[in-house]
Amino acid sequence: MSIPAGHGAAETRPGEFYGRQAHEVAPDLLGMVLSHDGLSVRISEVEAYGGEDDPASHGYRGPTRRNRSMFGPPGRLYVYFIYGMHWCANVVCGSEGEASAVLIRGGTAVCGLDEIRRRRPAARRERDLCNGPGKLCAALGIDGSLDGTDLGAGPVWLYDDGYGARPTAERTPRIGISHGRDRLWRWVTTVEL
DNA sequence: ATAGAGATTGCCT
DNA sequence: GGCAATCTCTATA
Repeated sequence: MSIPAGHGAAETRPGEFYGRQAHEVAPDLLGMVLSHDGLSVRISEVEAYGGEDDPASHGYRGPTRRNRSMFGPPGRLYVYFIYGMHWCANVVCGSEGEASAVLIRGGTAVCGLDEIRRRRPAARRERDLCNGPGKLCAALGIDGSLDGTDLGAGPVWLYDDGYGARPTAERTPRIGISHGRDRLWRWVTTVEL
């Protein structure tokens, strides 16, 4: 596996997830690139989730078979199955043993557009290809088999290509949750990259 | 054992 | 805007 060509000096920095909580890391992920299978998406929407102090988090009640990678080493993927249908991808943060992760909620395709369209037949508009956590995973072909894999070692890569740095972001409550709405832990890119 | 909610999506009216 | 699809986990018995 290798990082797709055409994105400048691709660089992975797994070290920056160690010891940093999800709500600190989350805005930094905006503008970064997530790649798998030769397909790439520039991240435009993220949400942070904590552990025992965050009632909206999968980690709130401790580790289970499903969420165990959320408690594992940072810099890896936490991929979970939701509503019996969809996969969602997170970047594990914090320290091993505690739950902390950033849900990748949306992005724009920057590489492999034709293949991404084939994988997202329901998307009628370009913007509907990856504007949701389940859609983004379907577009990139991310599923449970990739849960726990290292984002600095592939086959799924997270890196800063230098083209999407420091996008302006809007900060809002998280989507689709009924607890913990007081925290403004969702960040959305407000400028087209 | 069973019921209900959930970090969603797409198709229906 | 309503709702079905149908996996994982929690609460209750």
